[in-house]
Amino acid sequence: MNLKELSLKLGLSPTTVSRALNGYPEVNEATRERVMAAARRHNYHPNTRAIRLATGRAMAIGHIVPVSTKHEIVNPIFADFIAGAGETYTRAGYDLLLSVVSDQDETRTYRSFKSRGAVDGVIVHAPSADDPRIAFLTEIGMPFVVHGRATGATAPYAWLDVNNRRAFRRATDFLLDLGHRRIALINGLEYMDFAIRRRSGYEMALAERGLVLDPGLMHSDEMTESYGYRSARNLLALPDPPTAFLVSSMIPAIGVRRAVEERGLKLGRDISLITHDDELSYLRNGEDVPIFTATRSSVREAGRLAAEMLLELIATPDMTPPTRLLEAELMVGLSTGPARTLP
Amino acid sequence: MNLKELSLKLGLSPTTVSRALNGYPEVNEATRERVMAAARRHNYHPNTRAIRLATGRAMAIGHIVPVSTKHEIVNPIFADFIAGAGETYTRAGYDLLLSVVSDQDETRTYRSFKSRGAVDGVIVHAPSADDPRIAFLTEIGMPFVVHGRATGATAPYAWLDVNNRRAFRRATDFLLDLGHRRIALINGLEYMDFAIRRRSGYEMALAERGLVLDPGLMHSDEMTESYGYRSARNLLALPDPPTAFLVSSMIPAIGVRRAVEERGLKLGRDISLITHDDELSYLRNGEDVPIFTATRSSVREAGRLAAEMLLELIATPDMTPPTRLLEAELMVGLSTGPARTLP
DNA sequence: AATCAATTCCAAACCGCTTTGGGTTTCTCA
DNA sequence: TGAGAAACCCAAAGCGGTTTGGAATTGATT
Repeated sequence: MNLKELSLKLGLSPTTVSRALNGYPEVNEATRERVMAAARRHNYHPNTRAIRLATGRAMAIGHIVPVSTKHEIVNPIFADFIAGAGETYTRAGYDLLLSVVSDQDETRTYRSFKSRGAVDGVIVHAPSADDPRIAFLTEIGMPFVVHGRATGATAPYAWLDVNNRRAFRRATDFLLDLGHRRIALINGLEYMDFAIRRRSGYEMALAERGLVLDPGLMHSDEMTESYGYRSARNLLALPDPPTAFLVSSMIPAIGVRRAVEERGLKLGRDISLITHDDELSYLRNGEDVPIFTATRSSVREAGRLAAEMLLELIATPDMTPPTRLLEAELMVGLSTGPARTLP
Repeated sequence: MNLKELSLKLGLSPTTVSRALNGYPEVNEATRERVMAAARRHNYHPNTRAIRLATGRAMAIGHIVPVSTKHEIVNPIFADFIAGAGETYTRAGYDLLLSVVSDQDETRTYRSFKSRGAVDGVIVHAPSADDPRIAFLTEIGMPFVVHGRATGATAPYAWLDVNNRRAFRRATDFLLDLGHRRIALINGLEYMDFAIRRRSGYEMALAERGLVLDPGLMHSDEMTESYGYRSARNLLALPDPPTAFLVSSMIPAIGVRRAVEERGLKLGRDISLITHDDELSYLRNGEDVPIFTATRSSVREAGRLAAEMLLELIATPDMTPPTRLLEAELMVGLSTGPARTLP
């Protein structure tokens, strides 16, 4: 059932039927009703391909999942972020186009999105400092919203981020208040912008109390469980081990816990741990009382909001790029306590 | 730059240019070269929307991420499965359309995919027993491959699955051989087909040794960390607690470990645990020696293979539906040992 | 040299919708 | 009653490709 057939059945022109269905004013309300009813009855849905060609809009948003050829990691954060964004798209009648490409092909994919007219905009994931994608997308005129920020960008651009620096500064302060002085930082890859900001928050808090940084306590890598475990095991084996850990995600935090318990120590009593918690749906931080003390910010909600910002930007191309900074809550759980010197 | 402009520049008709680029034989090789070179030089990419309308093919595959309104869980397996499938699509020039819909809207989404002509085929995730989607998709003539199987389907359909029954039977046998008699099963939701098969494997192994099932040892729920923790904590508090756990995924297994250690027990010594391991990229089961003894099967590889099957099915519509059964390896790790009676 | 086949290219139709630019009716008001 | 405005509807021209059905040219064959 297509437009022509439907209009034939109704004894109207395709023009009128199209207008009736799309809510244009130049059609009689009675006629509109009749058309609507017929469309429903015959289960008519306009062909997406034709709409897209005719309007020049793709009615789709692109997300690129970069798969690093080095470590082959699929960021577990994506699933929830995309679920959030997807809810927004579905509501607005947009499709979500997911492209899995090796990281060095990313700009090629953006270019192809553009020249093929496959999407109306994109979300940029996991920005690094001075991320080249921002200038590139601006240049080719592709609307975008960055999930995170990219220190070093000159021109304004649209972004949505968590206040990572403040969150980690507060978390560090909290540990310092508990008497901890040797605090390890188990961070993400430090070319990532979020990791840079978190480290900066950590450093600021220490500096404020006149403490010197110990580079030996600062680790940085892809945020897997194994990484958390390995880091913590090595750190706990030091002659002067840390009494607290500040961790960038629940997943390495679980690895840290494994190392701590393997050593016969107990979190919250012998060792303190604060992690960032993205509220991943399958990895809730406990049910009533949080397992880990955590800086908390829902990545799913971030996805919803970023998608809304992008759709708005597409609808109003020459608006000033919207930005939004979310604050993370500091939730006290069972993994922190006063500093104790280890036996 | 579009086809008409390019053909004008070349002094050829759009027909010839199109044919040259698409490898049709009725064009001079010299001309083809010339066209190819010009296309590259002017960075010409045919407009996807126009191709889709003209050919009637969507050049896209749909994946539906059902978000249960009850528990709001995003299956963490998706991320890796989709990454695998996405690799195949990218290589074949297909797009991946992701739709996030609440579970009761799923068939509506399939219908809309069909009538809008948005995709050429779909992957069906997480089938339940007698999954209605299979009959439905067959009826509307939408090519599909099921990731998993649906006991109870009558007509043949395309699927790719892990031999869950055999895997869990072997795992149970392994525990029995170690002397365990009270083995808890921490399963996924039991309307899911994979969970039914795993349970069946577990039951078969017990029955074979003449052991009676204890329903009190069998839990079933959405596979989150909290669920694993809660189940294990309750089970370990029983007067006659299990000495071993058989778990459906790494994520609840981590919860089980938390409960075990909280009780001051040690995995592999006091309590044995075998989990299924999907080889999630961010949650590797240890680096050299597996943390958990596990039945292992890469879900990412499954994604790659399922996508290949689907593309094949789309290219050859009246082939008999392909099927593929993957065997899981049983990897011995540090979480299993001979049965010990607890103090 | 005439004939037939193969090669090479093109004009025009088509995919299914939106949108422009009128053309009729009907209504309003002097 | 006639003019102008408003309301309602339509034919036709896109959107940017692919594909059909020739036409013109070249080559091979007798």
